[in-house]
Amino acid sequence: MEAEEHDKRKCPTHISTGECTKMILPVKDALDILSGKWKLQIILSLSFGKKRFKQIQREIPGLTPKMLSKELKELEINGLASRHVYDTLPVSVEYELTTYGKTLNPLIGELHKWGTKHRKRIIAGK
Amino acid sequence: MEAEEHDKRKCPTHISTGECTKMILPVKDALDILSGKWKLQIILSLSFGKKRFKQIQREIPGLTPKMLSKELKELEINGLASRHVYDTLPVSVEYELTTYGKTLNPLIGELHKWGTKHRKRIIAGK
DNA sequence: GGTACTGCTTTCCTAAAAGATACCGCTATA
DNA sequence: TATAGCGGTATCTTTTAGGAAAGCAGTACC
Repeated sequence: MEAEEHDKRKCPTHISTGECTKMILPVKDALDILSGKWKLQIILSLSFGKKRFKQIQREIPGLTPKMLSKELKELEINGLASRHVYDTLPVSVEYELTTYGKTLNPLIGELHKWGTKHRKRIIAGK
Repeated sequence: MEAEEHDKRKCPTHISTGECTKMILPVKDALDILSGKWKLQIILSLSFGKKRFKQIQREIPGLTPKMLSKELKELEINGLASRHVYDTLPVSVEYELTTYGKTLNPLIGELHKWGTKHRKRIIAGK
């Protein structure tokens, strides 16, 4: 009963190799920033609101502090997340998505949706 | 002037670590299948219609036959793409997305959209 | 005084991803 | 006969990602 979603992208027969490559380039750019095992998981976690270091680590099973710290730095460099230090003692640090980082919301929304269906499929025995 | 997109996911303050982890798991599952430098690019290419091996390779800059062949096998194993051999001489082979593979369309649509905006931002000088 | 929590960094190491290059059988084309 | 295209495979090397374990300064808890 699912209606085939109407796709605004061009039809295969009308698209040349060169044009197709042009479509692929932005995807490559996105992947460059989002690749790796952890980045999207971290972004998802932050999409629920600001979080502290250990809190993120606790939420993502298997994530080591080294990886988390590395990934957070990269997210900061790319303008997707920001880091705030509060001078409590000992210091507390919070991370949150920037406005730009939040523009990833529809993307991770889809990722989560697809992942959920996929998970069901796997569990159902593939 | 952009309206903040209404997000159906739960609000940060109502969500516990355990619940957040639950949200992350399906994302992890999806990433397991879609990870790597090439897979999503290949899927995008195939989302425009069936393609032959060399054609895909030509469309994706930097993609070596070894990588392409490896990734296509994985896509096949995971039920996202299918391979069809025609007994022309020499044989011609076509790849296409399965029905299941096509369910990734909204996801790569978002990826492409975001990538396009991101690319502009980069080119604009960040 | 011992343990634990926070927010990391450092070092060391392995496994996996990816790239370079060459090659194969087959055919069509020049 | 040589060259180019097709659909890959095989081998080798480099690069990167990622994990394990320890440590550290500071506080707070018992």
